[in-house]
Amino acid sequence: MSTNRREGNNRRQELIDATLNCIENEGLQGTTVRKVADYAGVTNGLIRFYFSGKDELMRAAYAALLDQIYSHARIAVDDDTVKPQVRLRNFISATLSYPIVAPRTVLLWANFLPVTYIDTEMSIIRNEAYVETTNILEPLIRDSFLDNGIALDDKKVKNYAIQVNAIIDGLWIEGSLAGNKFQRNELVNLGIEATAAILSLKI
Amino acid sequence: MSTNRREGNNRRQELIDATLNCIENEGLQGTTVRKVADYAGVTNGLIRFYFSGKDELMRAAYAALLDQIYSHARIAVDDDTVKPQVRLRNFISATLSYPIVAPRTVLLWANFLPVTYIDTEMSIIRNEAYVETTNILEPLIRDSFLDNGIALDDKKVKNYAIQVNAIIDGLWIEGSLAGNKFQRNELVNLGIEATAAILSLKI
DNA sequence: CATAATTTTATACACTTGCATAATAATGAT
DNA sequence: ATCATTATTATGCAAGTGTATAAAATTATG
Repeated sequence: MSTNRREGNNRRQELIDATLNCIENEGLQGTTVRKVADYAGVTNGLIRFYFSGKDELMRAAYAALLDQIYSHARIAVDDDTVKPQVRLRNFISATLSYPIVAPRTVLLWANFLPVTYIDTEMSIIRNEAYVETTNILEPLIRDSFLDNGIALDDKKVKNYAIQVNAIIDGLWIEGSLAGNKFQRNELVNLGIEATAAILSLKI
Repeated sequence: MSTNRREGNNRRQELIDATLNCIENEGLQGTTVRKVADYAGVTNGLIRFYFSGKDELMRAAYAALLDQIYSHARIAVDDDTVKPQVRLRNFISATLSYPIVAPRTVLLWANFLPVTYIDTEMSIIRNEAYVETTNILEPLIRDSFLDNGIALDDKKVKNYAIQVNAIIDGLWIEGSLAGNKFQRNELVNLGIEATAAILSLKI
């Protein structure tokens, strides 16, 4: 029988992608090593050549998902040559745009979330990758107020961060799962408006 | 061997509860008919006496979960002898309190969410039970403004509802998964404050 | 081009899964 | 008490599961 080898060795990444595609389409229950192999266009035995077993494959897939999500969110914040208000707006804009806003992303997140409460290794992966969103938001919020000559106490900053984080998460889920409900920049605008209202601050 | 029959016939409900408990603790993957039977303290064969199969059991469990969630949310809104602002506050308060705010509730919700995008029957159950939260929020928001002598156009009402819905969902998830991060009424207060800010309305 | 190393397939195995069915126990009716 | 009905267990089966392993195909190396 003809094999399926491709130039370069990206099999490992292909198998990870196939895993995420399989989970997206078939759910955790429908994700077997054989189906993942089908998605990748190889036979199931190959998985054990690149991974010690299904568990390691799933962990690698979860880590890859988190990396995809957070890399987009981080880029928006990392440019600290601009005012904190702008960075805050960029963060909201990035988090409420494709590819973070997408059915696939939310579905994968929802599939993995319960696993991180059952499998210790998965929870470690999450905790390591998790850029505590509040840890991003708190300095941005504090500095945005400082830029307006207002010094907030820590408790106030924390509470604002929780609220802003909540509105972003809520809009993320709503926008991701609601088919074509939202126009191009509608979701971003709703997020920025709500954040400005919560902070009583022009951003 | 001794059997396990109990007075009254609540086996069906017991099996549904056992299913939710099993999903909560073991995840969808770990939820087999045998494990559910263990959780219920019966043998696996009994499940097929009350349900046509595992699929029907899972659907019944999902319907039960949605019913539990929405019954609490609805009660808070149904008292239309009070001002819309109060009903809105009651709705937020109920949605951001136990038992809706609880790790179990969010974990169960997350487990089922992807299934509703794979299994048509599950999506029907969700759509039937789903009290479109926006359909609750929109009239409450419209009437709250009317009570202040302000008539909002439909688009504005819709956008407000989306934002309020988002902050509630976001706080729900954050509060449910964040261990002991929040004091007794802290989450409710954060939700009401944020909503008031978004609407620029005292509620 | 021959041979070693790497990558991929093919196959088999032990175990789990959902489901079926017969046997058993408990309850209700007369 | 006897018998029919309902509820529960016990057991088995076919299909699917993750994993192991050997064979085959491909690539790299001299």
